[in-house]
Amino acid sequence: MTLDDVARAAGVSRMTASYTFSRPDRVAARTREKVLAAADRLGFRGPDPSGRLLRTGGLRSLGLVLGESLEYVFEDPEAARFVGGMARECSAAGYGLTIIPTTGEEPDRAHIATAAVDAFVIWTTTPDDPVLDAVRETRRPAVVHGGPAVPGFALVGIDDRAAARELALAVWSDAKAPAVISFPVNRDRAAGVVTGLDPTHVSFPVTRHRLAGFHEAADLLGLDWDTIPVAVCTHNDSEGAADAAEAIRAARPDVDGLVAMSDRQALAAQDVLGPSVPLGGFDGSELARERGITSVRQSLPEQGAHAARIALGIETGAATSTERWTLIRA
Amino acid sequence: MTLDDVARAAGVSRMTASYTFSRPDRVAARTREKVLAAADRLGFRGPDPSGRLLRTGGLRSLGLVLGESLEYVFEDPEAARFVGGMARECSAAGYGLTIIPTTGEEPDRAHIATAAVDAFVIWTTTPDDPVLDAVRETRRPAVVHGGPAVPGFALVGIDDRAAARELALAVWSDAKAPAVISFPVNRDRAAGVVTGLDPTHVSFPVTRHRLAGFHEAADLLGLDWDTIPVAVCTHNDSEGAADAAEAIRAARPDVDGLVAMSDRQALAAQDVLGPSVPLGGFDGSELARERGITSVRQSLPEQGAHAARIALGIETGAATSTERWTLIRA
DNA sequence: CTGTTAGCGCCTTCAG
DNA sequence: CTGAAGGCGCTAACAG
Repeated sequence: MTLDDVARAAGVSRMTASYTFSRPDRVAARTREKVLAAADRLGFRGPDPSGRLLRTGGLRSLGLVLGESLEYVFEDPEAARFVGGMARECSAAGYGLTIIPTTGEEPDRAHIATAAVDAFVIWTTTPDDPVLDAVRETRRPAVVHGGPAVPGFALVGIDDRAAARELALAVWSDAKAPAVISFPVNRDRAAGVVTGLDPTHVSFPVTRHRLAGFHEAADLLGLDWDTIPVAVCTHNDSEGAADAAEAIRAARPDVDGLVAMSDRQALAAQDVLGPSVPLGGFDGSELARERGITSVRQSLPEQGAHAARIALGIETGAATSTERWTLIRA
Repeated sequence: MTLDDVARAAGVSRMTASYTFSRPDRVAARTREKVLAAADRLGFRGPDPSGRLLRTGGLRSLGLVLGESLEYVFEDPEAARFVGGMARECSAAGYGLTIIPTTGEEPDRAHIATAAVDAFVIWTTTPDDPVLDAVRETRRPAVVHGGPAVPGFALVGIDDRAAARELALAVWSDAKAPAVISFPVNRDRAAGVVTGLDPTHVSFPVTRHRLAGFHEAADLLGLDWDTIPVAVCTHNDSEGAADAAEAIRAARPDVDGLVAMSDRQALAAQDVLGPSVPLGGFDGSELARERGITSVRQSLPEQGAHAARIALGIETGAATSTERWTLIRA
């Protein structure tokens, strides 16, 4: 079912059929109708985009690789806003934004290899994620958001370690019983409370850097990191954070300073622990500010737009995190 | 810069160069290295996907058309969850999900016409949106979410009119001074309070159906629709809804029953009007339930997945809204 | 206004 | 293990 078939059935040349679809004004009305009638009769669905793509050159689309957590990315409003920032920039440049299908299974490699995109943006993942190799093998430009830092790929994101350190310094300034609510520390996404967690063993880079920052703050404040309970959640959602806050309270009823990894988590923890416990989060949401939660403000839409611009070649990227952040004090 | 150039530079045939990238094990290690070295030297970025696409057939990607509101879709968590549902289904089928660049300007038509996708899903828009024509002209399958109903396109969404009617019947059951907070009524997105709004003149289908449902409820309850203030917002966000609630209070200080078009709006209105005013919203969020807000529960992720399945041809679609919804009473 | 020619870059098939 | 031939479906450029 090609343009050739339609042309033959309509008794015109292939080019006339082609123009009927791509430049209708270049074809006489009568001829056009003949062609369209033939197309209808044959059930022709219009010119095949891949033929056109090859001929005209250029895919004009950016690929977004979401790794195994695809199903959760769109549940996290901040992540969705990152995608929105990318989409806006892509549209402005006339590019599409293609979300590459990934499921954590083997076919992921093939999907990345055959993706019809000019460049990739990779959402925060672990250094051992096979999609990183798959993207590298395409030899196309790639930008990683959050981490890990990969040689040859640009990196977009804030300095999470410094931000986390400043956050914890502010929230824990008077604390005797500090605590942490954390994103998952590895791809198993197991939940639970631990102490003495070594940040260097955490596989998600953003989480690793934030924990390292918290650790630094503890050292600077003379607090013993090894006694600070870290409640690990499976995902960035309110339910998990509420459970984590309960667990923290069980482990440390006198908790008087809690840093979390998102405002969502901090807000959920406040519902459990009450408004008197100093809290810290990430993302600088309005709601957190209203509720007296200290927060690291960053703009995910801006970061998404920046990642897209680098991937599109509009801007050149760096190998280190350079986005702006500010601490919004309660 | 093609495979041919690389092959020539490496002193091998084009196919050997091709296999070096697509099936490395089919090529002797020495030869492979020669080819890769040549590729590096020439700055070859790997096989061009469009050539492969044409040869192997099939784009395996679904197009999502977001119309002029692209920049806001990802700010609306429910909309983002719809996209997440689509993405999940696409991944399961090994399809990509391509967000088509749209800006509300003329090039939109061209982008849709040349999009490298097998089918389209269109996010709620107005019947006069030119993207609908552009999609029809591609002669590829299309599914519309929310509305408008378009001949030849499948429609996914709930029966908004019935849902809105039941919502207003519940919220307004004892009301003497009812009010409405609405999404924008046309593409100008002007804000303000109006009375006697004729739903049939509202261009966004979802909003039109919901207003019609509210109107019906008023009639059934013996309330005079023409005296009910409708505060129109520019977007589905908390700030606009808070302003709308202020405006409602100014127009109708004794307001004792307010239906909104999302839980976000209802929650923001509650912050303004206090917890004693019966409120209604849409989406069935946990937070709304906790705060005693009646809500129409629907699953946007499920609807996104359903739209994707229809577009992918896994399921056949209907021309009318058939998704489930339930009223969650305060 | 319509037809002809000549590939776009790649991979499948079949020989060597 | 490597090479040669052919064509996927389409459109730019040039004739007529």
